[in-house]
Amino acid sequence: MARSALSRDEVLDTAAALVKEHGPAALTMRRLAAELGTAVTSIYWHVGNRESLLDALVDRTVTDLGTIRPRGATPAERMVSVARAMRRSLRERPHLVAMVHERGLTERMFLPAQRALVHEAHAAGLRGADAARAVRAVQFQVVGYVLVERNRERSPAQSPGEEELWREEPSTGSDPVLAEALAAPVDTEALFTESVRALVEGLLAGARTP
Amino acid sequence: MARSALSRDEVLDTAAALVKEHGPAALTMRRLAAELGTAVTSIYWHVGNRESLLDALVDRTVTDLGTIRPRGATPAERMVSVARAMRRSLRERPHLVAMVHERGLTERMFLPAQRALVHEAHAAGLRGADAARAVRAVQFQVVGYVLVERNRERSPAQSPGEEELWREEPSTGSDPVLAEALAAPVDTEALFTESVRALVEGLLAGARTP
DNA sequence: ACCTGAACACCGTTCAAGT
DNA sequence: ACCTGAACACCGTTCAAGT
Repeated sequence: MARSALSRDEVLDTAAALVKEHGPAALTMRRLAAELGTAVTSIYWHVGNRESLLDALVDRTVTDLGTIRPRGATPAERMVSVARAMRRSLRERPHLVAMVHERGLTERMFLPAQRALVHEAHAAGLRGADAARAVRAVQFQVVGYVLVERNRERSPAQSPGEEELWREEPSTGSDPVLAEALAAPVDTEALFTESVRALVEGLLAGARTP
Repeated sequence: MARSALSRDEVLDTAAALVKEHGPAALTMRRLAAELGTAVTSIYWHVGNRESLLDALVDRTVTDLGTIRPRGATPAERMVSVARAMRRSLRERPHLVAMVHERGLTERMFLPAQRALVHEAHAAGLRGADAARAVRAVQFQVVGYVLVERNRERSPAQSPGEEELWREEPSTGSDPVLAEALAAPVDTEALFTESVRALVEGLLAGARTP
């Protein structure tokens, strides 16, 4: 009757799968036990309690996001590629990343990317405090962007939506093109790339004209 | 024995106070009932269930943040002042704003600020799609920033911290000033103002040299 | 119209007892 | 060393019954 030996890794794997598929709320100790075919209390022996189980999942995610391969011919291109890779990785694991955010470990998760950015900032000729400011500006930009995007995507269908709100906005009566533009949905992918490119160029411009 | 008539507003007030003081996790139906001096089930008559109670609290917060007074002599200054006011309002009600975020209503909450930004963009001479891009860029910047800041602040004391990590980072061996700058804590207040100012100037520059 | 207690189906966690 | 069921103290919610 007894199933084969339970291991900490098996617990973590099953828990991660549960979170990836159904979100963190679906990860109850009882459901996890059912999925594993063990008693609820066995889980406690392997991972302590629910809180440290979540900690372990978050740790895994943080290490998973540690692989960064900058691409491109110039330092600027490579910095943009790092930013885009960071954004992509984050968006692939929404639930797990949300848990990383909740635990305030976003910074830690970005350390490898930060290192890559330092390397490219140096290659572009930035030094000292200027290089530090550039690295942090890009990091804040990316993290902030992803958080905003997640936010927007989780937003339920709203009534009235942005569209209706801006269609009959009196303050834009003299500028129908503006009203139209604000009523249209945001292309966040394009806006992200544009913003990062502009930011990086702005930051690197300092290196050429000190 | 029976207390004076319970009202929906009283329920919301007490719930809001509970969230402001002890965070959303402290808002259980039983604790709220105890605070109000009623039976748990009475609350259900007034607000439906816990979910719609939270919805109502979030609605309140969204309207509370609707007051925006731009200050400054130039459109650029006034746009920066709007951004700073948005940030301040958000940071004054961390728990309630977090609930707004969770419900994906951040955009809605920013509509009044968006209107103010549209006004100033117009005053600065921006029109049509350029104005829309400027408004959205500022909005994304502010929201993203506040989210990142909250994230950083909730982060528990980490070991090793950023400081230790960058002190002995080999990649910065040739640039001790950079290592020093990255090891130092970020002055997010200053970085915010600098970033917004630079962004706004960059966006308005387009109006003068089309 | 408003309030109530009892009951239901869930939680996470502890613990003494098994092997 | 590992697993178990029973029990505890919590949840949110429903509902029939009161006034």
